[in-house]
Amino acid sequence: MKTIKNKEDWIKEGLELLREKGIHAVKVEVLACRLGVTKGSFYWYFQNRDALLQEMLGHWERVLTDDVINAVQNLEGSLREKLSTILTIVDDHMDENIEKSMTSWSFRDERANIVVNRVVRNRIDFMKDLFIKDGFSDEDAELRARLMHSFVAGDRFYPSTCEPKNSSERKKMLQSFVAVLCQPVKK
Amino acid sequence: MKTIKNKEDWIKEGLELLREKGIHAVKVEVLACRLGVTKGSFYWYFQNRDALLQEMLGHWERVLTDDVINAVQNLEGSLREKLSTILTIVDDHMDENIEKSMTSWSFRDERANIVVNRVVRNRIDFMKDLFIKDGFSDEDAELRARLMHSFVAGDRFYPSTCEPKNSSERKKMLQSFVAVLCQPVKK
DNA sequence: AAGCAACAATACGGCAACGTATGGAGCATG
DNA sequence: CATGCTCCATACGTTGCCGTATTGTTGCTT
Repeated sequence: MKTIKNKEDWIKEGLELLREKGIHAVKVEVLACRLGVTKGSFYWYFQNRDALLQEMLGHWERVLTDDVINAVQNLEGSLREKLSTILTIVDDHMDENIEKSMTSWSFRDERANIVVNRVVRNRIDFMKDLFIKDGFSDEDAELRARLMHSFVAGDRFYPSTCEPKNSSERKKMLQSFVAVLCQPVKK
Repeated sequence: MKTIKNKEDWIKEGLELLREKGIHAVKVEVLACRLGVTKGSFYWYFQNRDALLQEMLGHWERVLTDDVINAVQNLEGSLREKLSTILTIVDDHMDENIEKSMTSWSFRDERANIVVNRVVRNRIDFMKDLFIKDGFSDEDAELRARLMHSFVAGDRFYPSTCEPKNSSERKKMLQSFVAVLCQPVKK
């Protein structure tokens, strides 16, 4: 176990704390304690707390977002199957807490807002492409991709709506959801 | 302009501050300042800050939620028309910031979480009924109501996805959205 | 007029968090 | 060995906020 910390250690621990308790809990003395050092170290790496927050944003956008994209990279099958896979992966493996914390942070902080929106826009565009490749118009693809996103993001924000959890019931629900989304509108 | 404050003045100002800047900004000295008194008054009405927060939750659930329900009470027309009306009303008149702040608060506070989930569940049930009355199965109605809700809630949480704003373009998009939602799934 | 009750001001103690200043400890390098 | 660089500890000043204690003001009641 190394004792010397580098900048990234602080950033990662900052993100971990953000995930657990939200942005207001990211305090330099708390971080120092969790890393087993004192804040003398912190102020060697960062000019102030705000500098850390900024780097956390960068790190999240660069590194953690890639995980999601990689996990969903090689999709096979029909549109329905692809969307279904995405939903399952996101529903199972994605850490919902960091998303909550980031979103919450972005409500009250302009820089966080910009980053989060960029990430969200990327995700939507990713799904939008799937719809377009399947023959939907740009306008229609945009709408459905946004629907898809707001569902994945929103349904988990309100736990009461989140039943059934982790069961085959839930999988079935997600299937139905995809079915509704993939259905072209009859004139 | 009356100078003497009552309990409700504090609660309302607390909610206003919550709306503007989030729960962490709701501080008794700040409130006192905005009300033009000192905190000597605050501690006459409330045992501590936490007591105020609790009452704010109650007030919100009781009063402000009613506004939404009342605004949507007397719906006329087909299912599509009803949903469309709801979307328009919510999209235009509802204060998005208080919703953001409440949701954000509920992420990290158990009591807020309970209240917010109750409110959300009510809204979903309201829409679910509309679907059921239109012939959808319980399961299907649940799904579509949740979709509807997560869209109204979620789409606004991410401003980048929120274009176009306030234009007839947006109304058109909402229309298409309702169309997708009301479409039964083909076997 | 006296007295009580409702509301508010002032002053204080305490704590948590930021940021600074300064002085090491350990290691590398000439 | 001496010097310097990197990383950390300690101590301190400051600010913002909570909550308490005490006293003051206003107005109603008897």
